[in-house]
Amino acid sequence: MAAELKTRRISVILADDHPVVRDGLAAMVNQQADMEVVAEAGDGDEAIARYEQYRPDVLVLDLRMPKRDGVAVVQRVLELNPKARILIMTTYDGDEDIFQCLSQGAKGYLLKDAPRQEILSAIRAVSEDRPYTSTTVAAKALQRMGKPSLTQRELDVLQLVAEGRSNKDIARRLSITEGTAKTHVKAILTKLDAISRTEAVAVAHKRGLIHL
Amino acid sequence: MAAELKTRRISVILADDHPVVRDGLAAMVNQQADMEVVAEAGDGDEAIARYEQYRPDVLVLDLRMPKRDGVAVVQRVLELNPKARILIMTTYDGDEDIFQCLSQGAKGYLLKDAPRQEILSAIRAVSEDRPYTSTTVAAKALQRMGKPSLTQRELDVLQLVAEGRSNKDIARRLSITEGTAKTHVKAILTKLDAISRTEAVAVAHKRGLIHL
DNA sequence: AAGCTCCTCTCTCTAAAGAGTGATGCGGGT
DNA sequence: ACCCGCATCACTCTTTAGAGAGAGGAGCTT
Repeated sequence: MAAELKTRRISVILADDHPVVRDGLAAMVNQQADMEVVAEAGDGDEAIARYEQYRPDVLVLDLRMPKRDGVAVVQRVLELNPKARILIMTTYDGDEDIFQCLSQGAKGYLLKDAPRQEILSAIRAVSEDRPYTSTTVAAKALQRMGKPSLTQRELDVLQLVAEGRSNKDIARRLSITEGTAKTHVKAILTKLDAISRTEAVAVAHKRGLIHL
Repeated sequence: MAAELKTRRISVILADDHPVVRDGLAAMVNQQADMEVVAEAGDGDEAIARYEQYRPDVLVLDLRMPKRDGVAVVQRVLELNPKARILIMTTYDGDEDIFQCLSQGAKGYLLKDAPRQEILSAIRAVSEDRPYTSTTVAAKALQRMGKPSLTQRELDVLQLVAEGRSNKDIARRLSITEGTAKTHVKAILTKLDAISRTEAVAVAHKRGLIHL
């Protein structure tokens, strides 16, 4: 313990668009002897810039942020440094979000309603390059396994379906025929195991495939 | 300024299901000379219990919480003390949520991405029984004005529509005929100014009429 | 080159949704 | 007593959605 205090502290960057959340995390982290916050970011672009600037041990990242989506930030940061240690911390528990982040190389994923202790131990785990995922989140990630994933085109169509567009309207917007739009919608219904388009939207939202 | 320091501090209760957010708010509030956090709550029931126990000057309340919805908490607390000063602090900016809370008597409403200063001045305003609403939120509240509100039955139907149920299915679940279900759906479409049920769900979600 | 996925388009046919209109009965309020 | 909003049901008619079954071509992998 005393020996550990002499080692360099874990450097942390916090990226979250809510000042309140950053304050809360910063207070928690800086209270610990073995870690410190070296920078904060309020949006995706800033998160990447600060990461480049400080190269911290751990990047704590919210998923839904202005300017650049959390998943995109994960991708970009790992591109800059494949050994980056990223801990996702968000309120979104859709299996798609979780799957995307973890499969792209994030080291940890936990929810904002996690107790303080769990958050701190997650940061420590990730700082040592050990993956950390709470049991409930891990269960969701496993749920996602085996489920068919949608193609990009299907996601495009799904987005429009979620906005309440008709097949004809979707066809017009994507410059395809109504028949093709129907084909995509049909594929979506099959993959999401939904009977109607409205149910498909509900399922997709629950899974985090779309964000209304 | 020096005189103000001698007056009693503003007592605050924080109700939010995220420990991190509570920590952040608590740190911010306790750093101020003129206010202090006297209790915290992690769900709706607890918020009511703590309010009764401490009767604070201000209750800072998150809307989406376990056990009891924020709107229900507002209602109950104002029932216990019609002069209660409640500040809503949430991520949800649907006009229905805003309208519900403010029309029921909440003194303020702001979003979690608000800067620190705005949050603190909102607490001060509310503590003096002055209403505080950020301009963007106020604009939303005005949007809601004039728009027709749905009846309880229509909300029941809307909920099922949002889950992807068919008219026939909805009729079965509510023990009414399919024709009646159609009538309700039609009324919903008219009131929400939507062409299809899927669009109605999108609009309803945006407005905060339903929470998927 | 063969195999693969994905996007595209074209049929038919049935079921469901939505527009339009009207009507009954219940309950609350003036 | 009267009015009015609400929930309930009924009827017709048009449009849209969705099931089913192919099929061609672009692009990528092995």
